[in-house]
Amino acid sequence: MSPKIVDVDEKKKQITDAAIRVLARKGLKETKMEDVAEAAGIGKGTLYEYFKSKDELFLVAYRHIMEEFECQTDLKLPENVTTIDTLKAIISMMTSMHTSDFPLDHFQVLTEFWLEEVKSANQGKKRQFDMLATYREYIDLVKAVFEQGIQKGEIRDINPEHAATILMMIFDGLMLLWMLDKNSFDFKGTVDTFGGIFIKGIQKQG
Amino acid sequence: MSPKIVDVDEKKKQITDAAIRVLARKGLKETKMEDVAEAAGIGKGTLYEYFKSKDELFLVAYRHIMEEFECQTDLKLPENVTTIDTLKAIISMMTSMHTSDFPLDHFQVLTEFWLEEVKSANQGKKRQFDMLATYREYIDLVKAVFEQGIQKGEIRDINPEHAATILMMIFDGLMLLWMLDKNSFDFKGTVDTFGGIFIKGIQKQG
Amino acid sequence: MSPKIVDVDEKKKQITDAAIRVLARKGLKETKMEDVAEAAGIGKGTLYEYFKSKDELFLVAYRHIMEEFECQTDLKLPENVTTIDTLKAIISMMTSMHTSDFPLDHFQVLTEFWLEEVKSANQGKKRQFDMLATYREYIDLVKAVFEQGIQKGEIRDINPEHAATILMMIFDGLMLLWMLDKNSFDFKGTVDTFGGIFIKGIQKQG
Amino acid sequence: MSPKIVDVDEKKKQITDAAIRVLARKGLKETKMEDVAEAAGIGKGTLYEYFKSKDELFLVAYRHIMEEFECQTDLKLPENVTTIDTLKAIISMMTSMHTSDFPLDHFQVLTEFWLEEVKSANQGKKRQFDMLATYREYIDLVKAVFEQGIQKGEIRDINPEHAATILMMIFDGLMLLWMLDKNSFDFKGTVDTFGGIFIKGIQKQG
DNA sequence: TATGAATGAGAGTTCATTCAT
DNA sequence: CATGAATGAACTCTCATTCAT
Repeated sequence: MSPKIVDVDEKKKQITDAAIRVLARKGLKETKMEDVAEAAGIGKGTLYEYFKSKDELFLVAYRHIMEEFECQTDLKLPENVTTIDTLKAIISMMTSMHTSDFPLDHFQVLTEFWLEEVKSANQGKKRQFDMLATYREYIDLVKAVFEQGIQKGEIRDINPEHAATILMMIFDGLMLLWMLDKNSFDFKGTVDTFGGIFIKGIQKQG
Repeated sequence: MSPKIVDVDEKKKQITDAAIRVLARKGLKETKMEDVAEAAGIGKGTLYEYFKSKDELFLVAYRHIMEEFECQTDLKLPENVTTIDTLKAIISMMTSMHTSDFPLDHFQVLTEFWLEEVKSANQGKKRQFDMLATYREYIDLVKAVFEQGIQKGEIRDINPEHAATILMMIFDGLMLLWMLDKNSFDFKGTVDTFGGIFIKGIQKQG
Repeated sequence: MSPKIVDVDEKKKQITDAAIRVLARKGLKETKMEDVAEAAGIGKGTLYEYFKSKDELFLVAYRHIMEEFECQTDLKLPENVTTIDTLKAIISMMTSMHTSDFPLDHFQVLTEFWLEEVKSANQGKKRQFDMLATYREYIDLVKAVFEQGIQKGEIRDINPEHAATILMMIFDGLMLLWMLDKNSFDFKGTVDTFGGIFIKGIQKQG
Repeated sequence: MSPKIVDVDEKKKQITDAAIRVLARKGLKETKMEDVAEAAGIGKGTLYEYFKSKDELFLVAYRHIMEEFECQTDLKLPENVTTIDTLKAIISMMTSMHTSDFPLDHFQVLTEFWLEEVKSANQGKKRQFDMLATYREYIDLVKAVFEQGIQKGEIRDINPEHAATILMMIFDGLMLLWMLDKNSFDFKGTVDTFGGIFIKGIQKQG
């Protein structure tokens, strides 16, 4: 009656993981379904038992990385502390993320997806991934910190939206640079320097 | 030497320009040699008279964009002014670049090349483009400004290398975000806010 | 002999019925083994317990339809009536068949099998279905009617083989046209008109 | 300047002819693009220089056969003759068509296209070929002959639409049977017998 | 020199069939 | 027996590159 029992979700995860591995190594364009199949240790046709198409597989891979990423960055903002301390925590998280278990290769994959999205945006195509929504989420979170800090009079009256954007984007920028030059670029040091400057830059009276 | 050589260079430029136009519209992956030929108003086979391969053509296209970009950003740092003023000039240049004649589409192309480079770096391949060198050049330039400022006692004693890197990368980060969300993202406002915070963050006594 | 054998036949029938249902809906080319399995409410692999291959299953399906069809057309030619009356009975049977319980979809399936056969014939392949034999059977039956009629002097001295063939083929031709244009084609009317002309055409003295 | 000059239409025709040859031999389902390419003596990719897709190629092949067919059947109805003579001419054309230069293989191809159409009709899909229109055209032409004959009192008052349909469909039916049994089926004889019966069947007073 | 017709390796995808459970 | 997960050959179609003209 019951033949081989397969945990479909487990298998999907296996395939997705294999896909991410290949994507990290070969990039979006150069990753062939056959490569993924081989990496997953299965036949080419089997992929299509679990995913309708290359696009679907890659979309799931993207979501998978995002979830993983979001786990890492689960912003548990400390309560009952000063705004400055909260921002310090956020900035130090950047470093910890960079040195954490989150595979750095995955950033590269994420970046490629992102670029694909940028291209779609540019060509007026329907976007596959709602990266903007993800950004907004983070930015809104950080923005609230600034808003409270301003309200409480703990920091200068800067534009909270802009400040939050800057905080997010400096991380992206540095990640990209690091990808290009893993050997000699001092990620942690640069983040620390940034933190010092930024904190000082928003403090009330210096 | 002979007029022919001029012709060849002229033709190469025509083709490169066409390639960039198509690249900006279609992206790296979706740009076919045929598209480029059509855009250049020549035959498909003629491309191969001037460029050995797609890769070579795209490499030249990349270099072409970089030159164009470098013209725009030709950092004519003002002399005999305070470090702070110099930095203000650099930051305001970011906005001007964003609104300048440098076609914004080309940033996208540049970004794609960059990613290609990142991927190459990751795979241990020979890098096609020497982006890192370009970055270094800019960073060294800005770094010198910080070093002088520190030496003169005009700004705090921060790590000049890091500070320069931050300045470069915030621009990249914001450009990327802007590409993703051209409509609602306030590029200039964010840069201005950043400038305010950054300047204050490096000033001697706040 | 053993109850199992009955089970097997029963199951085969179930599968065959399911196959015909799918064939009627999707056509020969578009019917997948998986569709048949699903329609039969069994697993894909189970099909191969009962049929060696897709071809074998379809062959059995064809035979099944033919049997069903033959039941419908079981030419119980009336005895002790005039040849003309017999022919009228045959012609009216065409209409009744068209409006009878014999699922009209099955004609389509039959037609597809037929074409497959024509193709096989053309390629010198071994024919899968013995359609010609079936035709012969019917034609011989009808031919005998004409022969008797001629012998008895009730109808003109026409070629009985040809006349029988015409009678069979007009039905096929009209069925095909009807399939192409179910909405506006008047099957019964056309058959009736044909009957009138044909009967008059073979009568002794008009 | 001008490279190889190719008559696109001529080449298209060559490919279409090759396609029809293969279609006649292998059938709609079994004809692969590679087969067609081989038959045309060109590379697989070249097909796509002239036809966007398999469907398009096959559609053109169909139209090509139809044109060829229509040339053959160009009903030049004789003028100033009796209706009976006209009908005799039509019927004798059936035989001449069958023995004419019109490649009989092409009927098979046509029939397959037709069946595809029937299937499309059945599944409510958009029809690719407008076969019904072609039939209508012929039927209307023949119908007019009957109408005039009835008006002039030369033939019995039968339903002209039905009579025309019968005339067309008997040809189709016999062609199909002939395809199934090229060796022993007497096409011409059967048509002649039909002619005799039909003419007598519609005559005024027999 | 300029061309574009021709190409074929290789991409994504399908599906009849197998076989471990 | 029954199953459906796994498979890979084979399909349609793409496109960088070649080469006869």
